[in-house]
Amino acid sequence: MTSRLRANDLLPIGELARRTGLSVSAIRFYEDKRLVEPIRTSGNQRRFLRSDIRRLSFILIAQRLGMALGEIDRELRKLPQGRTPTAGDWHAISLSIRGALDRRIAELERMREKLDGCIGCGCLSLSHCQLYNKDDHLAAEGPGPRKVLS
Amino acid sequence: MTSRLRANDLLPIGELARRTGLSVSAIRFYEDKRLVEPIRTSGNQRRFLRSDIRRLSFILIAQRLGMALGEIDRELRKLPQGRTPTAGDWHAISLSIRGALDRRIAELERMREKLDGCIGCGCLSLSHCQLYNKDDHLAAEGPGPRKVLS
DNA sequence: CTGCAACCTCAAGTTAGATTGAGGTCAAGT
DNA sequence: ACTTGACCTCAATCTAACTTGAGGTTGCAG
Repeated sequence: MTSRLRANDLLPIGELARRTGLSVSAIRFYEDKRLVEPIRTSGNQRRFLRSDIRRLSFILIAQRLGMALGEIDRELRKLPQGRTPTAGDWHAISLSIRGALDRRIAELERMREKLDGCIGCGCLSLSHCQLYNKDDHLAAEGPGPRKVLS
Repeated sequence: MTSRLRANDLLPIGELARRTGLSVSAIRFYEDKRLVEPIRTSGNQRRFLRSDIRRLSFILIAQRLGMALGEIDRELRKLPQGRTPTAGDWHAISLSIRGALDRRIAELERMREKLDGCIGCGCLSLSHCQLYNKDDHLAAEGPGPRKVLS
C-alpha cells in the first residue's frame, strides 16, 4: 500500500489488468497482436502508458459491438503516432464505430423483415425464401460455414 | 442425366449439398452434431429425407441471424419426432427465432444510445463510461474475452 | 464386369480469441 | 540475504465450425 508506483507514470501489466478488468494473459495476447505496444524496463518487464487504459477499454467496447480484433486494430491505427491521443482523437474513432454499429443494426432489421415474410408463408425454403440470399452476405459475425457464407 | 434418383425419394449427400449450397463435409459435420440424422443404405451410404433440405436451410438462416449450432439444435428439437414437419411446425420455430432477433436488435440499440453518450463526452473511460457495464452482458455473440465478458 | 465418380471413415489442420502450465527472473519488504 | 509475489517466455490446450487428406468402398453406366 505504500510505494506509489509513480515512477514516470508507467503501469506494470498487473495494474493495467486491474484497471481494465482484462486478464494479464489477454493483455499479453493483445501485445502479440500489436494492439498495444508497451515499453520494457531494463529487467524486461512491460510498462504501459496511462493512455493504454483507454486503448484497452476501447478494445473491450468495440468487441461488444461485434468487431473482430483485426478491425479494431485498423481503427486504432488511426490514432496519432508519437503523441498521447486526445479526447478529440477518441471522439473521431467513436464516430467511426457508431457507423459500424448503425450498419449492423440495419442489417439485422432487414433480416427481421425477411423473416416476417417467411413467417407469413411458412416456407423457409432455399429456392423461394428471401432469407436465404447469398448476395447480402451479413455473415460478418461469427464463424459459420466459411466456404458458403463468406 | 438419366437415372431419376427417385428410389423412395431419398437423397444422397451430394444431392443435398447441391440443393442447399452446403459442402458435403459440412453436412457430415452436422450429422456428427446430430442436427440431421440420415438413414443408411445397406452399403453404409447416407440417405436423407426431402424434408432435410428445409432442415438444413433453417440451419443456414439461423446462423445468419447469429445463432450458434447448439442453440439451433435446441430449436430443431422442438420439431415433431417421427413425422415430417409441416409448414405450421416451421412457422412456430420461425416465431421463436424472431424473438431472439428482436432481442439482439434491442441490445445493439441500447449500445448505440450509450455510445452516443460517450461520443458526447469523448471519454471511453472504464471508470465513467456507460458503455463498459459488466452487468448487461450483451456479449452473447462472438468470442470476446471469455473470462471478463461471459 | 469394369471403370470411375461419388461415397465412406478417421485423423489432423485451420482461425479466432484466448487460457493454462512449466520453468525461470525481478524487485520490494524484512 | 531471503522470501514472495509479480513478472517473464514459450508451448500446449480449448471451443466453434468446419476443411483437408489419406486410404478404402459402393453403385451405376457402358
